[in-house]
Amino acid sequence: MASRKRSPDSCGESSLPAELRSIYRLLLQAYGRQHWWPGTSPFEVVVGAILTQRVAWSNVERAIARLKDAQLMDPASLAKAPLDQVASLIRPAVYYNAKAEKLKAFLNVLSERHGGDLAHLFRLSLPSLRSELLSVRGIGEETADAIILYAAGKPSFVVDAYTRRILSRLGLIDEKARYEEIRALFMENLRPDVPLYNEYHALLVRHGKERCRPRPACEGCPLRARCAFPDAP
DNA sequence: GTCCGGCCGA
DNA sequence: TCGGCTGGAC
Repeated sequence: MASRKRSPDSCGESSLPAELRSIYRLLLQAYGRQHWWPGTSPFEVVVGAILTQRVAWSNVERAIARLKDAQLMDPASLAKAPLDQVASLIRPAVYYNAKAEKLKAFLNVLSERHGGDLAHLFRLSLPSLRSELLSVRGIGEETADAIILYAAGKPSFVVDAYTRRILSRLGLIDEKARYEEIRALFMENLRPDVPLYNEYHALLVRHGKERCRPRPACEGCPLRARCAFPDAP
């Protein structure tokens, strides 16, 4: 398929920063605020970020509720709990054995390098925090950025499959663009603003779930006027 | 049957 | 780049 990527310097086109802000406004207008992250404590956000990998959030909610019921929603308690107990509690979150290992891997780093204190970890600078998180087996780029933004409250833009699909259909990136390229598109064209990054990612998820699906519902789409996709089926 | 707020190792 | 992980909602 031919690339839909627009020429960055084509005439009459608004600048990228203006384009990204405009998309944000349209999404916010269409869907309203999303109130992310739906977790209470920073630790719960970390747990949710790992559990939600490739899984519907409704499943994650069940898993989190089970951890809370078992009084394990804090680093010290969860670190002490046997692996198979954790796995069985988070079963609704799918890939439960793998994810129990991931939680343990994170807790090991937290314990060994930060005295088990999340606030100590989050005191690192954004780049240091990011590489620290990426050093944990089971935490990749998206999960790391979600933790940085929604748990640590630092401005790292979160990119996911929805973001990639929506931006490629809009013609702003190639559909095979790498994670870092997409993240840079936002971070080099928007001010490092935590509430903005928070809401923007949440809105993209909402839009991708509800409308810009694999088979998109373009009729009445709030972004249709600036999208390169509607001329296809 | 499809679709989920990915990541790792081969 | 591709298969494995592997439950629940619609």
